Amino acid sequence: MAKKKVSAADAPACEITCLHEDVLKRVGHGLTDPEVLRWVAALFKVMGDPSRLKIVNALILSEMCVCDLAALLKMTPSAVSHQLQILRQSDLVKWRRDGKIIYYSLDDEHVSNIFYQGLVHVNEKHHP
Amino acid sequence: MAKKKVSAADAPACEITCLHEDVLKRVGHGLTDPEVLRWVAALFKVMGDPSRLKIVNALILSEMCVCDLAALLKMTPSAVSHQLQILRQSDLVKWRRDGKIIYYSLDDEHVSNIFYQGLVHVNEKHHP
DNA sequence: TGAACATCTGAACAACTGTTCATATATTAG
DNA sequence: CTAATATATGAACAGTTGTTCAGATGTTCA
Repeated sequence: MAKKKVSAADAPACEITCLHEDVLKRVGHGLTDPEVLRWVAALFKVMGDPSRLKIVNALILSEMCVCDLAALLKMTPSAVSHQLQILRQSDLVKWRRDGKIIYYSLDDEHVSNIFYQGLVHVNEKHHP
Repeated sequence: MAKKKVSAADAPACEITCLHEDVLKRVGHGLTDPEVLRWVAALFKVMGDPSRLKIVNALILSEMCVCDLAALLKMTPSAVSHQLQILRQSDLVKWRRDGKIIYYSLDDEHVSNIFYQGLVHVNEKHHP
């Protein structure tokens, strides 16, 4: 996202004349609450980065420490740690400490559900 | 995403000594194909922008033209058109022309499935 | 045809993103 | 305590993103 000038709330629609008023009235009431929608977008955004999705993919299969993930995914431990922080802040992963090692795992099964839904979509789109 | 130096393929894992070899072996074979995973990440990325998700949310309820979407979502028609182009390129929406007006709608029910999965996750996370 | 409208497109810009590097913190072993 | 290891964190940088603006297509109708 980028700018956010004053125009957003008033000007943009003022020249539009091809509206379907009936549709707008009906749909307007069915829209998801804007704040909830921002949360959903944030969730997809987090899962929309290849590195993070690789981490999610790995954690679906087993809990793992940062070093395991780094070795498995060919990333630096620092990069993994940064992405895990984002996954942590979004409540997508949880962790437990065992001595020096911190084990990460998925926070709930919704995450893997969403992952598999995306997988099904892609498989059906990109297969004959 | 950003840089992509030479280090990614060789160096990062060379100093790591805390590996759980058994886990890596087992999980390594269960990982989703990297190319498929990139497609899935791209799908989530497209749905991870608030403006685009608002458009998806609206199109779940009814097909609409650019002007309808612009008025409903308080965006300029140009901004809507740019985002629709991205949704089109990702095969998330389809369109039909009727005279001057182009009507957009969701390309298949996977998109709404994914949307609702995200919604369920957020509702259960952010509710008491 | 030419005016009017709906939509698309390209350039430009600020805001944001993911990685790297260097360094800090935390935990254990000796 | 100190050394060693595992992870976290902050700054910096290049690449990317979404919007706006101006203008280009395409379509209809008089």
